[in-house]
Amino acid sequence: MANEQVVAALREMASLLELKGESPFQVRAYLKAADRLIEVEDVASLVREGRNLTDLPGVGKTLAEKIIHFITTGSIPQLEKLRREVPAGVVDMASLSGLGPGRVATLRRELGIESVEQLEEAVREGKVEALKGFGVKTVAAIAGSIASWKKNRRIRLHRVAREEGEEIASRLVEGGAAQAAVAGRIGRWHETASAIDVVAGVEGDAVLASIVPGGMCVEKIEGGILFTGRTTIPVRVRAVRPEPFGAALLFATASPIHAERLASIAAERGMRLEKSGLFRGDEPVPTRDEESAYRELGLPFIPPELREGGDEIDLALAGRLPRLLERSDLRGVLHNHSTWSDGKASIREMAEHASALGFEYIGLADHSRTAGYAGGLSAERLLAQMEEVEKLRSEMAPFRIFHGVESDILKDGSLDYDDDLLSRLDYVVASIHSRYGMDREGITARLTAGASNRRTTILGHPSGRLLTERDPYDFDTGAVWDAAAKGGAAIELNAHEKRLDVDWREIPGVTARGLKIAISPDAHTRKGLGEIDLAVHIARKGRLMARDVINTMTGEEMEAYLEEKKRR
DNA sequence: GCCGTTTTCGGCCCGACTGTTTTCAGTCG
Ligand SMILES: [Zn+2]
Repeated sequence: MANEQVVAALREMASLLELKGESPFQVRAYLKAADRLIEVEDVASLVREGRNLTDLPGVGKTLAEKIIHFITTGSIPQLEKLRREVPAGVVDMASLSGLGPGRVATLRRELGIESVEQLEEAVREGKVEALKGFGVKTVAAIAGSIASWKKNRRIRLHRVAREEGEEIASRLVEGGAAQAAVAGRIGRWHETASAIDVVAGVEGDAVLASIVPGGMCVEKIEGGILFTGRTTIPVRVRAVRPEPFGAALLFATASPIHAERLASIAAERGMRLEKSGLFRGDEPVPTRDEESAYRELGLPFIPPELREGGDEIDLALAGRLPRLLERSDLRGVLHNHSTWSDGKASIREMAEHASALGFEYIGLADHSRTAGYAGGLSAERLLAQMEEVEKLRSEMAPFRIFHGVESDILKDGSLDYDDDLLSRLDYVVASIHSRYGMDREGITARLTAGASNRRTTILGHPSGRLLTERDPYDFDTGAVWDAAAKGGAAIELNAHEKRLDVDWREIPGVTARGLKIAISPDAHTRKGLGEIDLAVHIARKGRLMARDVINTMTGEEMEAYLEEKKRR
């Protein structure tokens, strides 16, 4: 039993209790316990050792019993009961922006609505607007949320889709395939996907049937099968002969334009590149992997991240492919949280873990004043934190701790502390955390002001998107990058799997202005500090090289860089 | 549901904003 499952169960109970209208304090107790468990190494082993879970702050007699029951039996009776009482459709409704527990309760009580579909119909029929407390604007906002929910429900986060793709690939290999791998958008490291593609190199296609979950209906497609996966998005599995597997995988991972271009290069060389691989006449050209497939086409290996159909093939032909950033280039991480705001680990724990991960430095940027819900720091607390960091610094040298803050960019574009206080910090991450329904002009002005503030070192998660949940703000990206360039701020590539923000499609526009990127985990836990691999792939999609990224600097260089920025 | 204690209940993280209000409830972050 993994910790994540226990945490997920407690959080699910919290949200179901909230939707049932239970006391907010009870709801918070579940969330607090879940938060506490995140930072415990392994709850299951604590239970096995007979340790008392109530020793953990936030876990009392009741929750300890539930946790033990869950770990030993895999379920919690009360959770099962709550799931029956609160239909999944109601949970979906509460996920719509503009709808919270209060309005969902009213909709259920007054109109008997228990799903987004029913809600959509009621909105259309004008029943919702007739309710007390639901005016024209509220209903319009709900309608908008329903539309974006319908769009998002067909999309999965990269990790979710990749996990299922890799599970399928390994089952194919267990079933006798010579090789199998994830292809498609996930294969070329898109941040989300609406389908999962897997290619297998295998004689015959008998193995395909073995990987379909029981009772699932399967559709036959060219060279393979299509079915609905565990994550409820379509899964396409293609079987190709083992010899040309590398070329088939390459073809399936490339964007249509990249694939087409490769196909015409193959044709020029008297070969044929298609879904099933590379052929000369009827004979497959042996390509063990993608690299050998490229070699047969007279090209160097083009990393999957670049296979978008831009000018990557021209660059490859000219021998001018960029030397892309690698995970090992990153020598430190800025923008992390601690228990001083909403982080789950202390400054010391975070710093020690960063050091253990091989980083030379950590940047601490807890939430600011206005983010009260997230334990945002008052000016006094920020100063007190400064002292604590100072003490830890001498202890941990030569490992470096940089003291910053993640300052909200307020509605008027100003930062959350006075200039004097900000000037005493090593650096500032400036970010927006509340939209206030501002329009393009308003949000652009706000971001521009935040980005160009002389104290801003990094513009945090600039688009505000939450993949599969919230669209980015509509803003004039060019104007914002220009503003950042003026003040010498870097742009963040936030590594949170739902953010991956700035969008990689925007990165060329950022680097073209001479701006740097900071790849930040935005970690709230020790484990989170290391969760930046996907962001590195995303950075590579934006063709970032080590020199474009500030946290490839050594600790010494970073110290000088931040000093220099402050003097500007 | 947890915690602490002034020992068994009462307090527990909040401030800004919006829309529908005519004095405030609900949402957001
Ligand atoms: Zn943030």
